[in-house]
Amino acid sequence: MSLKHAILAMLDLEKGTGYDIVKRFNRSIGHFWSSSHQQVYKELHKLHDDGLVEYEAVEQAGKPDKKVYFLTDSGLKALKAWVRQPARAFKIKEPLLVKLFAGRHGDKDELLDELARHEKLHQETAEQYAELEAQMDHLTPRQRKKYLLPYMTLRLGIHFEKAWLTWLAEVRKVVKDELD
Amino acid sequence: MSLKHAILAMLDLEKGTGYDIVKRFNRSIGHFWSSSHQQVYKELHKLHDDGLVEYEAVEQAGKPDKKVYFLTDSGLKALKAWVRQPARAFKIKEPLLVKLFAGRHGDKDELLDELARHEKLHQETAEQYAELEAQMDHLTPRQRKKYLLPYMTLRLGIHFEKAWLTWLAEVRKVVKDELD
DNA sequence: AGAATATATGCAAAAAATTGCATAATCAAC
DNA sequence: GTTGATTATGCAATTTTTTGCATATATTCT
Repeated sequence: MSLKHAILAMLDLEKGTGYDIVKRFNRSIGHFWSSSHQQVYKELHKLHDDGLVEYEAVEQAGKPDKKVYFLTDSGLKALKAWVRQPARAFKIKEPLLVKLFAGRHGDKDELLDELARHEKLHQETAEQYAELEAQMDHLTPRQRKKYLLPYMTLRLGIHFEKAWLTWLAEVRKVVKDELD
Repeated sequence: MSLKHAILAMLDLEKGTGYDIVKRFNRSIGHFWSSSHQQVYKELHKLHDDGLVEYEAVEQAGKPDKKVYFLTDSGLKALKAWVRQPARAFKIKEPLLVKLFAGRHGDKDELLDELARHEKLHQETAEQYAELEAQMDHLTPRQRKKYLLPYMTLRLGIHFEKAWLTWLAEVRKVVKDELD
């Protein structure tokens, strides 16, 4: 039940449209949470019904009109209350690892291809994170303070991508050398 | 739509009851996939209806009767077919990071407590993984071959836990020194 | 003695997520 | 000039997950 809080946290940092939120989830520092636009829009409606967010309709020439959402007082209050509760354990759902469990039934070369594919993806993500980290240098002291903790989530992403790449190299070697 | 395949992969390595599967998901090398017993039992019924698994009812004195599930031919076939398809991208859902996003609204000491709590959890997990890794030494060559790829999933778990612990120390320091 | 934990399975309701479909206008590429 | 990507929002159906409840026995802890 945390998409709700993820959205509140995003809007707390920066107001924005549903579209914006999805972008932040998918690219950039939203590497720790993902969601589809359908879900986000649905949740925004619900948050609005509950009075936790409000929006300003902005007409745009050329593009569809948009709703710029922001937190209400009770939204901020709800976010604060949630922050005070202990976070529940995370859950990993990683299909690649499930596949590796059953990997002996696959073709060795196909497995290597798949590993290469993931290696490329994680390399790209790592580069993206490095760029984002570099951008932190251009912030004003005030902004840097605001984004200090969000920046730390980016740091976890960086550590994770490193772990992925180390591991993928390890697996590649093992599959090459020890699997028949 | 991968709980199905996670279960098939588990049963492919070792037949077992629903209870067993949940245990393997929660503790041990099942660190890459988690599920509740309710889900697993439900999915097992479905897999049975679809003819992908079969079971042998085992009466037990003292304990409830159990159903030892195993893969059917078509279950193995389905697993093999799935292994050949590219794995979809994983999704992280990590409430602690969402919380960190909104962390500036919380109390500094409460945040440090929360971090300490997670540090302890990850330390425990890391120790658990180390033990499991040590157990690999006692396998016969044949078993080692069978468990080679599952072992590699354990390796990712080990890399991840290291990343977590490094990061948690980093965050702790930042929160202590730079947050007011 | 009573409480908690482990074994073992399951139903039912509610919430959340996925998948498919739908619209609508720009802009860039081919 | 049409195809595809980007911006922007949403409904509906289905699938998946979570949460709460339920049962039953053995063992271990306090």
